[in-house]
Amino acid sequence: MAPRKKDDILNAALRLLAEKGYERLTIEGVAELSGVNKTTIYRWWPSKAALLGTALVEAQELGFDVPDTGSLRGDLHALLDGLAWLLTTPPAADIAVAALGAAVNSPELAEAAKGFFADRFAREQPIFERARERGELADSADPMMIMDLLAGAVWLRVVFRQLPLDDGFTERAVNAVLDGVGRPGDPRAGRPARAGG
Amino acid sequence: MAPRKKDDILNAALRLLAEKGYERLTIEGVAELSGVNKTTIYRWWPSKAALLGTALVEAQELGFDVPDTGSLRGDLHALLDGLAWLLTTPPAADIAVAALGAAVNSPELAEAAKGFFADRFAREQPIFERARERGELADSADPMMIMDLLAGAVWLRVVFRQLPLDDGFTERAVNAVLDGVGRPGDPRAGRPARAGG
Amino acid sequence: MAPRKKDDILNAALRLLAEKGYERLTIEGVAELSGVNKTTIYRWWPSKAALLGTALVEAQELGFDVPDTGSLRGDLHALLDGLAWLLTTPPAADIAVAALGAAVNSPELAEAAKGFFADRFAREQPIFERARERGELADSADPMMIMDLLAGAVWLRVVFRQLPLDDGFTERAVNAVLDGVGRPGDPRAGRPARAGG
Amino acid sequence: MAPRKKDDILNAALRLLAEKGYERLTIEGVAELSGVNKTTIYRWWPSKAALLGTALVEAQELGFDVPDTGSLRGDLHALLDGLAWLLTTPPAADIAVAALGAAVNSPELAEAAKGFFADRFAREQPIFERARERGELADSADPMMIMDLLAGAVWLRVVFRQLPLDDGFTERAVNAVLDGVGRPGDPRAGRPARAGG
DNA sequence: TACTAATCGAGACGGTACGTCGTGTCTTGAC
DNA sequence: GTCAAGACACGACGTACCGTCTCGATTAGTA
Repeated sequence: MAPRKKDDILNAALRLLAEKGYERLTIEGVAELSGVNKTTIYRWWPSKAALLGTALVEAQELGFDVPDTGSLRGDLHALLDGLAWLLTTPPAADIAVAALGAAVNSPELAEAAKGFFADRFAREQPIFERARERGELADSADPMMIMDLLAGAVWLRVVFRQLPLDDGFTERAVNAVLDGVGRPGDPRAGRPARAGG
Repeated sequence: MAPRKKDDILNAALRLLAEKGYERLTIEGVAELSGVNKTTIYRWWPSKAALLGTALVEAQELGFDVPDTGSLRGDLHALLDGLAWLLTTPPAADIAVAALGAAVNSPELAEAAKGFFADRFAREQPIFERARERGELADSADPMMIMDLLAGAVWLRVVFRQLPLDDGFTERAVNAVLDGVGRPGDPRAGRPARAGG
Repeated sequence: MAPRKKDDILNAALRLLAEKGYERLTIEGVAELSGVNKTTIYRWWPSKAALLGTALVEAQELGFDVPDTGSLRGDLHALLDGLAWLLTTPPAADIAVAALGAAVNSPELAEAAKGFFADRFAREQPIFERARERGELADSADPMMIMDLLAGAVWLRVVFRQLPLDDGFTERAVNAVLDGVGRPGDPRAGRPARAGG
Repeated sequence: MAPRKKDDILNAALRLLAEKGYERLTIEGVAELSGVNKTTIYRWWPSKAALLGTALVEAQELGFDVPDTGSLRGDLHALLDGLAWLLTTPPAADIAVAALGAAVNSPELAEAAKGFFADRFAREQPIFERARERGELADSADPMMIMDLLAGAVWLRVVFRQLPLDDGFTERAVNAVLDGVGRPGDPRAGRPARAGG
């Protein structure tokens, strides 16, 4: 029901993904590194993408803790810091970025990515529920939109623009989404908090 | 200084990229489709990524018009609608998404992606300047953050979550970023508020 | 330990060698003709020369029977006729000549040629032993010199001079080496035989 | 009527032939080494073989002096020593052996080889005429057979057997051909007999 | 000295074959 | 039931030369 050296295989896959990137990751390489015959891998996974799919699902490197800081602002900030860490700090970043990038080209990995974000989002729900209870969030506000804005900004900045995330990036992003960037002179702009006011 | 059938080659590359995706795009395929010998392509581009780099730079499909609707909200909305179109409407979407996804795995394409976004951002500057002149934008607001939030959200929603962009998505995203999503019950006047209304 | 279609491959190699000559013989051609993939050939032979080396060693076309006519003169004559046949009668001649010619340019084939002649020479030893026992050959006579003179003459005449071997060529060559061509008026010159007399 | 750098081209061709052998000699290599454009060579010679043909004809390295020692034995010995030198002493040997070997695979070079030996043979005629006048050679003796035996033996020994030519080789070969190797114990007077002594 | 051939360099090209890597499949025999 | 070992067809890789072509630039020699 499962290959005897499953863990070796998956670890080898992740390590090679981090080292070489998705394109230059080969089944043969995984087989060699994990001390397994090539045919064994093909017996259990139909493709490179499927193998990686399993590897990513079982990797705890990509997990995260749901923060509970007492304020929506604090929770989002913590969440975004975690994501920023995941996308910028090796070796997890190498794995995460390569896998998410490869998802574009592979339906199987796309499915994994979809699941990854769906799972994250599901686990983030309590944050928004608590925020609503605290009156920090309008009932009509759309949590997924908030997360897409924030997480998307980090991805775009880090991967596509290839710019470093300066110290305050995550905080400013959270503030922008919570408070808005329009209306100059508005006393709510550009400050930390007033959460709930 | 340039291959005689440069346009044929680049068009073939883009077409095959759209049809097959980055991984299954081969130089030999491009050569055959463009009626050129394989060696001719290698004479001019050292790699698949380099070839695609050129093709993408010269592709007008990926260009965009800078809107000027009279309001920041309108401009951003138009901008985001354009990006949403680019990432969802074939065949441009196939090209754009595959290329941006591949950028993760290839330094050369990453450079192209960087240039793509840098160029877009440069051309978007007037929108923010006009907005500041109109008093729609605080001096302290960070235009790149705005764009990262908005464009990132579209990317994440479309590519990673693989969810359709419903009708009001771009508008709600713009509103969220301009007005903020916090402060429930806050009666904002003067615009068709949705996200935080 | 051996390719499944070894014989097909070697036969194809010899056939193409005969048809096209060494230079225009290609591994891809052998692969196609033998119904095998190119990589299979490369798995077993590192080069065209190595492949041919094997093919030639295993080819019985290049074998010969050691004659035993009862006289040294007769044996040498038979031997030389056999060699003349090998170098002039297609398709064996095409193979043999092409291979020996190519040996000059390839250490691997040179080794094969060396082995070919060494093997022949070893098998020719009984001829000379019998001749010595019969008193037809001086103890001091050098068998390899005899064979070099005779075989070399055929090679040079056929391949380098490209002249046909007229009917009596081999006989005259043997007579010349056994009896010498000097001393005009010597009753032993220019006649058939007196072997042992 | 002739390329401006003809000599450079031919010298480059011979040098590369000696260095790399016939197979690995390329027109492009000759062009580069001779400081000439590839097309210039193609303008004047239709093929590698044709180029080499010209180069060999114009090479004085391959010439020889007709000896006149006063005896057939001496002349043949000198002749054979010269040939042995040509086939064993670099760099002339590299050129001569490679060219003669390649002749097998190329009609054009075969023609050159034919001419080479025909020319040599024509120039050797006086040796045999003088020998006949001196009574050293039977009228019925065949000079070309003598030369084929001798030259062929050297070629075979050096190229095919890849054995070194020991000191007395040429002398013993000449003696064998002039005196014959048969008839043990036959008391031949008047010369330093070795082969059949 | 100018002109007018002949000759050349440069650059590009279609094409064949090279030798290699990785894919995904299959069979056999061991554990 | 799981696996290693090994062989394989196949597709593509990136490279080396082939032989050809066009187009200007040089050279000569000769008018």
